[in-house]
Amino acid sequence: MNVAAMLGQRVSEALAEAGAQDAPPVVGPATRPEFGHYQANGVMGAAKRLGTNPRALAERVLAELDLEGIASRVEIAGPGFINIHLEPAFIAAQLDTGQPLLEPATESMTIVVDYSAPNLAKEMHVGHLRSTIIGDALVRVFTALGHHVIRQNHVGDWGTQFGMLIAHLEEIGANSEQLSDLEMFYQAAKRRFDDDQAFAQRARSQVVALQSGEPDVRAAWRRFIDISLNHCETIYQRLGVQLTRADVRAESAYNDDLQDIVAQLDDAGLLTRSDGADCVFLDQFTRKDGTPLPVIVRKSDGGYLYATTDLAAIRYRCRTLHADRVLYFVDARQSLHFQQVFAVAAKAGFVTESCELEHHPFGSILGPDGRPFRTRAGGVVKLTDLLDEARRRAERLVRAKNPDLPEAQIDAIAEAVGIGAVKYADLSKSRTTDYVFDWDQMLSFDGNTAPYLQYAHTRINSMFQRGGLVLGSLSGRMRLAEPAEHDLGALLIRFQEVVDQVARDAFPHHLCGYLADVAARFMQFYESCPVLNQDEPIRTSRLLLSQRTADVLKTGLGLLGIETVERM
RNA sequence: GCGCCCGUAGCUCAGCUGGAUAGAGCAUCGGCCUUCUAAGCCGAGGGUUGAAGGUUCGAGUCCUUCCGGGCGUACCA
Repeated sequence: MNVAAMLGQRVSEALAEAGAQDAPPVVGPATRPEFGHYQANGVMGAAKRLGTNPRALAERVLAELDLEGIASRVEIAGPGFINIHLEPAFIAAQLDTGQPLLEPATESMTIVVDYSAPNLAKEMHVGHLRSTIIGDALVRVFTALGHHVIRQNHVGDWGTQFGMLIAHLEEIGANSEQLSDLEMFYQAAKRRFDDDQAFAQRARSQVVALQSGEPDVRAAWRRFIDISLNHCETIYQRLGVQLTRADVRAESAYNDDLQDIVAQLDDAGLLTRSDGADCVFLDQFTRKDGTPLPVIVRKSDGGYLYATTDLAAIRYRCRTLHADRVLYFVDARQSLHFQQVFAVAAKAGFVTESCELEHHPFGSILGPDGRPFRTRAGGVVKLTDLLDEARRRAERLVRAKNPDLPEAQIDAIAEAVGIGAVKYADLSKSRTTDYVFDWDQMLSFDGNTAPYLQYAHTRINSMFQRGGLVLGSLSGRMRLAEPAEHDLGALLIRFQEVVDQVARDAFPHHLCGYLADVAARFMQFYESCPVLNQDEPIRTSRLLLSQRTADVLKTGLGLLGIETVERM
């Protein structure tokens, strides 16, 4: 149950009874323990609008507020805060094994998530990490809340780079071995393109041949796409990302729509010819001096641009897929592009009334020097190499910390810990800003890191094993007696509320922060409340609390696409 | 020039539609292993929230100006 939402509903009704209709209750977790578990801050805002005394209004709200069986104490504090202390039995009841961790959303929506979208001309590199990981986490969150999720991997499979690749392939007659390192092949082709005018010319004519459907050129192009997609799939599997070929809807899939998109823009009277290019000028995108800012949808040479493709994709997602929400997890540098494209799409009627288009931008990954993250040689960091290194470092740490681990398990543990650390490091930072990629921090096993959370889970797991019990097999209701038990329980009931919030604002770092709190709160409980050597009913009650904690940690990490392990 | 994002402890980062005494981790210092994994726990110090104004019962959060940084800004994606 979303306890905050439930309390918000009650307070909202009480506010209405007290004369403040439609006043937001502003219920959230209490900022300090002595203020209870939740606090409602909406009274003060409502009183301001009504021009009444906030404490007097709070009194009236309190008189209308019935939290029988939920709260043990509700009080007014300060200028008009309402502090809610939950009944321990109510908290325990929420944690009963019969209570689901997550309830589905009240209305199921069709949600399109656009993420990863690598350029198929090259290998996946560190620049694709954030979109892929964050997008996938949101996919998992939406799915868990019962929404109909449609993944869209809008891969770049069209354009000038492919002419370059094809020309180079033709020139050297490369075998499949040379193609296995697509990055090297791309770099070689790029050098030829930059250094040799005749080659560049051939590359351009290959683009034309590709676009006109020349069979040989098409075949070569398909070969690149195939190799590249295989490579992507390998990465996705290692990352534990739920993208498959079925989710690929490439740029080229919209090729046949582009002409029609431009025609519709023309019909809508939005098209202007400027310097030979077809543009849409919108009033909201002008410079200060009044010069309008164009969205170019067709170049002066007749070629289309990614804005055109994005418009076609919007129409497809709204009109054909019937999306209620479309979320784009794309680099912050494209913010202006999306503002413009969304505005044009709305004006042209590509967007249905009920469809919400959302660009969720993120910052860049920086190296220790604060510059964009590169290899020491200055090249792009390939994801394959990055994940290998994560695994290596994790293995070294795991071996050092726990030499008793069976050799057979080390591989799987190192992979789960290493990959988990990389993903968590990304997901736990506020999405919108740049962040510094730091191996030591993400694998430090301390603080807000994946290993810390995974370790908390293994502690619970090994407690059950030592007690001869299977995690997840216990059922019943617990009693929260000690402060550490109570504090942990009160935090565990917030799981739904946090997941709902992530679904709303697409900031997975809120879930990370919450799970880190849960792990820390559990560690405190673990230190101060012995479990296995206790008499009944305390023993079972504490086991139930631990089991519920494990459930929240495992499910929560699962929503982030991070594995848990039995031992580490 | 204009637009968007950012500036919080020595470092890396939180701070949820404006709320009560701005929080974690690292690093530093001091405690805790005959007891479920010490990869842990407890405690201490550390802040003019870039600067100055403004809005109000209340501002890290909203508005204005300035300083500093990043990124965009007509035919690449």
